[in-house]
Amino acid sequence: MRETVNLRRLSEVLGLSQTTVSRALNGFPEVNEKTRARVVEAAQRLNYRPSASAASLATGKACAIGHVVPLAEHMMINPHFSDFLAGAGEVYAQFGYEMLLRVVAQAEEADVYRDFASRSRVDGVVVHGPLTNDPRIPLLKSLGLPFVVHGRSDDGTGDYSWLDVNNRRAFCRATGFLADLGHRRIALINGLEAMNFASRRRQGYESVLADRGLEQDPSLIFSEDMVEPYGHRVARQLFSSPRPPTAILVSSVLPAMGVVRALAELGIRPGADVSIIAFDDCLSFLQPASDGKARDVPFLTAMRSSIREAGRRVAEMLLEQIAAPDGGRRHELWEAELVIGETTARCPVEQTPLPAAAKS
Amino acid sequence: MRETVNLRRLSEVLGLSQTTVSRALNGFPEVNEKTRARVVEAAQRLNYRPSASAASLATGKACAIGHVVPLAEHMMINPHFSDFLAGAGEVYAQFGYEMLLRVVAQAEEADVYRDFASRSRVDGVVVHGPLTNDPRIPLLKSLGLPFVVHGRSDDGTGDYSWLDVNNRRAFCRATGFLADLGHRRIALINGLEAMNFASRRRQGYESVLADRGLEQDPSLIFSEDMVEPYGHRVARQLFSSPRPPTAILVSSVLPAMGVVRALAELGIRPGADVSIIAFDDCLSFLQPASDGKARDVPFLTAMRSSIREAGRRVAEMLLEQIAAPDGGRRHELWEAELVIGETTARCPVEQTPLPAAAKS
DNA sequence: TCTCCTCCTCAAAGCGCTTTGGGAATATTT
DNA sequence: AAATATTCCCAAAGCGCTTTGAGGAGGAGA
Repeated sequence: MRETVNLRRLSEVLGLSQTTVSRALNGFPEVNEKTRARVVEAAQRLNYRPSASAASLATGKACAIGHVVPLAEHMMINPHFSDFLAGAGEVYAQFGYEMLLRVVAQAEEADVYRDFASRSRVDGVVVHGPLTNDPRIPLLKSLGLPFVVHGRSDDGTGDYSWLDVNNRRAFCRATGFLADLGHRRIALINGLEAMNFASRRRQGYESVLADRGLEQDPSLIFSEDMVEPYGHRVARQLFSSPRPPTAILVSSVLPAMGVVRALAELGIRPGADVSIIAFDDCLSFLQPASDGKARDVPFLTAMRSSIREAGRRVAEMLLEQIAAPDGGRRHELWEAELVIGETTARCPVEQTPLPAAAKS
Repeated sequence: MRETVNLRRLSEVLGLSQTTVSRALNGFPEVNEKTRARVVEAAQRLNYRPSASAASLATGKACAIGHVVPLAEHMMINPHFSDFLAGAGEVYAQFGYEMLLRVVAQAEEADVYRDFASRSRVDGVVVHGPLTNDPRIPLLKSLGLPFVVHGRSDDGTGDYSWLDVNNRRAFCRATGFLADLGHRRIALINGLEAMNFASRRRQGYESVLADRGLEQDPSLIFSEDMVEPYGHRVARQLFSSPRPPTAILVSSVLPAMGVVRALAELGIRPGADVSIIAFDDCLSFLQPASDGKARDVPFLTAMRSSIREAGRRVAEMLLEQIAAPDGGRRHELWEAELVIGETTARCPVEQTPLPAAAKS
């Protein structure tokens, strides 16, 4: 319980003014290197560290970034979050920034931003899970609070910084890949389509179906929060219907696990009887330990893009923007890898004249 | 981009002194109710909110709680975290506290606490994943930083506040339940046993085996980070061995999902061919949507205790302790529910004279 | 009318830091 | 040796809030 030593005390001990001590510690050129060394040594010895609130009061910088964790419907907390935060957090730690989290119901999110801005709690925020035409963007602009969007709220031409995965392209490629394998009935287990990324994914899927003249069956499309039981329920429903799909696109590995579980219950073999491709955010708790051994073939065929890496990069972009407010907007569009695993194969019933195929 | 209005400006507008305005807003009794109403109205209208750093500089309270997110081996971020944080975050939001997250390698955790303390960044911290004889506890005591431990670092007699689940009892009950069903070879897929909770779980498991005179086979016990691929790998290993277990205890639903996936691959039916009980922290992304419909029988038989609820309660305990530093230590030991699902059944090979059974 | 109480309000002193605008040494040039 | 440039350091003024220690109005009692 040693008492905390402040700048005044430290400068008294050293026989220097507070100015000089402050400058010495903050690397200003006006101070003799010898003096600086002496100051640094004493600071270390006495365990002096500037008070966070005093420093930010004086500088006007909070040295903190705000993240609002929106509780989705049913108060669910999105599991993809923790990995994004882990990535962003690494960057903040590296640059001496603090990460500040608010867990609130979606409706209160605007209040939080107003609070952040007027109390100057943070120097910037990250916008998660943007909707199409998300109201948070004009709000943050009007508050003058720097921000970077993880995802996009429109076609990307709006005046704000963002980092996004090319979701449309990823789902185009995956759908095309399944079609190439002979699949004609492909289901889409999507996220909530109010989310911009989910509607992009659907566009990609539908555009390929249209291009190839494949039947578009609305009963094969689902849109909900991406959790495990969702995939389970939908898969059971699909495979108890008269015309089940031969392939499934899933918006996240979590519902994909539910799908796999349902198939196991029904005695349907993934890969052999039905093909599955999921979007894989590289959630850390699903990563096989990579202890030097060569990686074997992954279980799930997946479109893959690390959400944690995205967190890192978004944080960097935000810090850059805070450092250079007039540096213009930043945009990054990442392509997802298509990684072939064991859950995709040629359509086994390709030759069977299905009712849909009979038409052509 | 309206400019931020501060106390001086507000008091000028009102024609009052800063003191009166501050007192009016902070609910002091010395100010006329009429005046207070006028002040509150103006504050609202001008969108005045006290600067966070100025307030905490003046009061000495940071109004923030620190959480250190330790990156486990392989930089994995523990997925049980987000739910705990969601719970804690709700309480902080309610009491006007900020949640402050630091993502660092395990080795740097002590530095973070020192930083928190000497820069008075936070008023208290939550200690996650305590080891047996965890060095963080004496450190935090010596720093004079209030804290609550989620879990225990010893038998609970140490001088610190904690909230824990009765892990020993839970695993006793689960093991006993399996034994009652006739299982004789029960595997334990545990978490890292440096973690206090994991060693407690093992104790519970082993004590029941001993009490019932069941064989204790070290090759049935595993201890690693609780991720999905871990369960998958171990299950494959177990069921390719000459004497596989007939039941498995799993420390978390994540490896349990891996186990289920492996069994599906091997054509072994959970519940019918092998029984599984997992510890279920009620992770939100695995919860079936409870939209009014009656819940059906859960898939996994599980020891259940909501980690999110624990987050809420730990946060409350910490805030209480900060408010009344001399209020003594708080301890809570929660019992987990044992919820019967579809993955447990009578041991199918109970009567078969296994080599082990032959001895008796 | 004068005094004494309440009740309400205020000026000013910090909280611990950064930063401005010099000023006293010391070194360099004329 | 005087004048100028350089180097190093300092006093003091905020940053925006809370809080202490008084003081001014207004009403009650004498």
